[in-house]
Amino acid sequence: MQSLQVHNSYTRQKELFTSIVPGYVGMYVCGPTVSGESHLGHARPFITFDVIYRYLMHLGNKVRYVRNITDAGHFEEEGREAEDKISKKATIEKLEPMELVQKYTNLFHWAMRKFNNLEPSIEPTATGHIVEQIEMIKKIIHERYAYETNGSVYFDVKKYAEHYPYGKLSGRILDDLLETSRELENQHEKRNRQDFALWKAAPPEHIMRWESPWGEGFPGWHIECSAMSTKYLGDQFDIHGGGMDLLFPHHESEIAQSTVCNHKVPARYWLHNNMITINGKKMGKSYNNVIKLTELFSGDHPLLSQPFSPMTIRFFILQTHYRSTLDFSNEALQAAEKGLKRLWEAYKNLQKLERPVDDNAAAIDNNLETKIAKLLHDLDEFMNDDFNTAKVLANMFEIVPIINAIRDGHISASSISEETLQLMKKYFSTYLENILGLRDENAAELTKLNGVLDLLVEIRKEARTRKDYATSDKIRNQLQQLGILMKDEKDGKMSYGFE
RNA sequence: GGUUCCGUGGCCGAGUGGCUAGGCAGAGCUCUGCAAAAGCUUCUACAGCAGUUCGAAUCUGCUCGGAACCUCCA
Repeated sequence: MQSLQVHNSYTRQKELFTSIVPGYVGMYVCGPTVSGESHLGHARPFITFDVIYRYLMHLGNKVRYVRNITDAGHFEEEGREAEDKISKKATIEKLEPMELVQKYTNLFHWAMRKFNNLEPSIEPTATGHIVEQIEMIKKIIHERYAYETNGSVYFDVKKYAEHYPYGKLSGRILDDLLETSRELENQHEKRNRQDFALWKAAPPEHIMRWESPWGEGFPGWHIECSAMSTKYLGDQFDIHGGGMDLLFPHHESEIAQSTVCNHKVPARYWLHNNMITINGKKMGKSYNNVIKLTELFSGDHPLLSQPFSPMTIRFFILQTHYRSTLDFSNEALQAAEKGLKRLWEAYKNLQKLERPVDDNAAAIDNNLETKIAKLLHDLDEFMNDDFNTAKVLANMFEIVPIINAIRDGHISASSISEETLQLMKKYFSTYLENILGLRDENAAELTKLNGVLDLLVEIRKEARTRKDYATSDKIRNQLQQLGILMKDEKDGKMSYGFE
């Protein structure tokens, strides 16, 4: 089996993935800012890196997955909106900052569970690591890469760039930044306009504030990720992930801070997911085109014709490679919903398939065997090729007709060997459930409902033996109105499914 | 303006030199009390122009169109 290759944003190429300590992987992913409700765009990195987390474990690694909660708000470096976002909204909503943060943290966790994302190993909060951030800032000052002005501390980018490759990750050139940085307020506090804040002095009206060697204030824009990744994953760790829009300045600044403190580039592999777009434009608050997760799940949005389940959205996201933009539309989600349903039903059918007991070796179709084996083994190759879930799903769909044909008797169950059948079952369950993280939705309620439906199936069968089609049709039609499809199978059995 | 990226069939999307991606939608057929599902078949594209090559969606150049980042942003 080929080894895992990942696209490293830091080098802009695919590289063989090897962890610093064999068998152990440290991964840091930029988490949510819990100052508001998550939207579809936010779902992408968390689903993407959940699959990466799952796959790394599937390969036998012990993974420490750290994903932060930004509950202190991010700030503009300085500027027109120089107040803490969270405290600002707290004032508007007349809520305690921590109450607001708690509310949106809970909502975020709720959405993550809906998506069947595994919990990170550690989910540190920014407010819980003020001490670590202050310590880190002190160290940067000690290294003489930061300076204090009026109770605020700034990182000296120009000096850093003289000794380190500033801009390597994001492809920025310092001189260009000098020319294109816009004029901001409080610019006079900084030696150079591209310097960024490590600590900001808090104005009197600022609610969130902490004591520091430089007076009362709050941490700057990027320091929390540097502090927390260092604390839980060490001076250098394996993977750092996040959305492409964080490349600059967030991750670039993170590299600068951590490098000064730890004398190492913090992460060896930088992985970035692309954006979700809507009509070709990035989905984002500033574009006023977001669809919140609660709106997606309820269907309560002008662009949506119906609710979409979390698994549909997960599947929709995984049908595209994580480094490509993904264009949202109601139609595309409907297509994803149907596709997932077809794939999942085939998976359920596969689990029920059995070969006849009389082991007729002569009946085995070698071409079919070879084809299935290749399609299955390629799944590993695709995942190893920078987590190409789109190709994984495509191959699984190629197997769907084979499964259904066997079930319907179009292909004899004897034409595949027991080994191949078991291989199919193993690959499907491993990939769909363990790696891609898909699952039956509402499994608990379904168990009870299934009992009720089994009863109706019995009654309908009896009616049909009496040729009482009025009753049999009534059952089927009424159920259909409730969104439950009852189907008559070839062998006289009945099955049902939910729309 | 600077940097980077993209433009694939009705829609969504893989694919980086030769071989059919896949999903959804559409059409036909089979199965069937009817319906649904399923199976089979079908439609089969690569923004435009020029070039490299035996051969290009894939490499090069130009043109047109779009996007991201440079400001909070997943």
